[in-house]
Amino acid sequence: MPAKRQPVRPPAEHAPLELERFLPYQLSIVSNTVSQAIADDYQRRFDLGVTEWRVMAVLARFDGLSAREVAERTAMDKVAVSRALARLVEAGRVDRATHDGDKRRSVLNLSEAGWAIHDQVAPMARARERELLEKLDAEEQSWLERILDKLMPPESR
Amino acid sequence: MPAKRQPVRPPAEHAPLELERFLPYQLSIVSNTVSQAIADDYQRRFDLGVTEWRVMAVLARFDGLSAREVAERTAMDKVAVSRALARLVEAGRVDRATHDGDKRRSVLNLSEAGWAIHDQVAPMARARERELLEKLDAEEQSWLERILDKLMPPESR
DNA sequence: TCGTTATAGTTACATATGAAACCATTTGCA
DNA sequence: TGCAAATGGTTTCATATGTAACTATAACGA
Repeated sequence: MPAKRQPVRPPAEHAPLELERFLPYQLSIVSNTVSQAIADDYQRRFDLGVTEWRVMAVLARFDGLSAREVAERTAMDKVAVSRALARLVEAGRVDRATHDGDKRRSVLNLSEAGWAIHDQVAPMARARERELLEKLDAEEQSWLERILDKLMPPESR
Repeated sequence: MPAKRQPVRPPAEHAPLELERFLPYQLSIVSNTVSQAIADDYQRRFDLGVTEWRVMAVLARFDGLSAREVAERTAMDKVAVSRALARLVEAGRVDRATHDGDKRRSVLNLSEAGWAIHDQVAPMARARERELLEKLDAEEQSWLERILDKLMPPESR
């Protein structure tokens, strides 16, 4: 019989996680804080949810997307998009037509009213982003840009 | 393969937001992707939610906290903490006593069973963090650390 | 010491979210 | 063709989450 070793592993020294230095946790805090700050700006004022705003933002850039394409570009799932669109169309902020030659697809565009909202919200969002970036110096800003670019899952780029 | 759609609006007119280069959006995507990946590891296996895991993580570091103190250290609100604790106590993963001299406060600790779970989950979480960091070189890693530290709201540090 | 105010924690309600089932249409291919 | 499989989108249902109201206890001040 081979030399008996002692139950070598002293019960894994509980090594607790230090949340405040744990990257995923930090990301989550920073992200939620920032998103909430922005949302507070328009949520109440325009009765517009975060998901709805995201949908509007992509429709501002791309004409005639289908719901699936919106989902891709917002990294939201199709159910969330479907619901956001239902509200946006209902509120007259998005026009929805049916695709010629494929009756399953919708063809989406911001309406006049949608553009009017967009043109108010977009600058507010940008202003908040600027506030966030002001906490960093120029060098840190450019590193952050580079780093996030690397960390973004490819399908969201 | 359909041709990629190009932006069609003259930015001068409506200045649409480019989500994929919008910092708060990027943060949200990266954060959700990472958190989800970690949660997938333990969620099903231990029937443990993200909020519950966070509570366990702080109780692993600090003995006898009150619910309010847990809330502070997890950046969760007290309702979320209350609910997480209800499940954890019910599952026998956390022991809850009443504070001597202040009957409003609870005194919380991980139970044996709680520690057993903690000791399995913590290494998994760390491994995922490592995977994330591996996408960055050493220099980027240290910048990220520095940057997040600056962006964290002070009360979460 | 009493009454007001503050604090710890839970409960209730309304809304948000995700997974899976579902319907309609289109595609692939025997 | 005709029919199974795939796709776009919506609905359903079960949970999760946030806000406000509520209970119990403690602290404060006249």
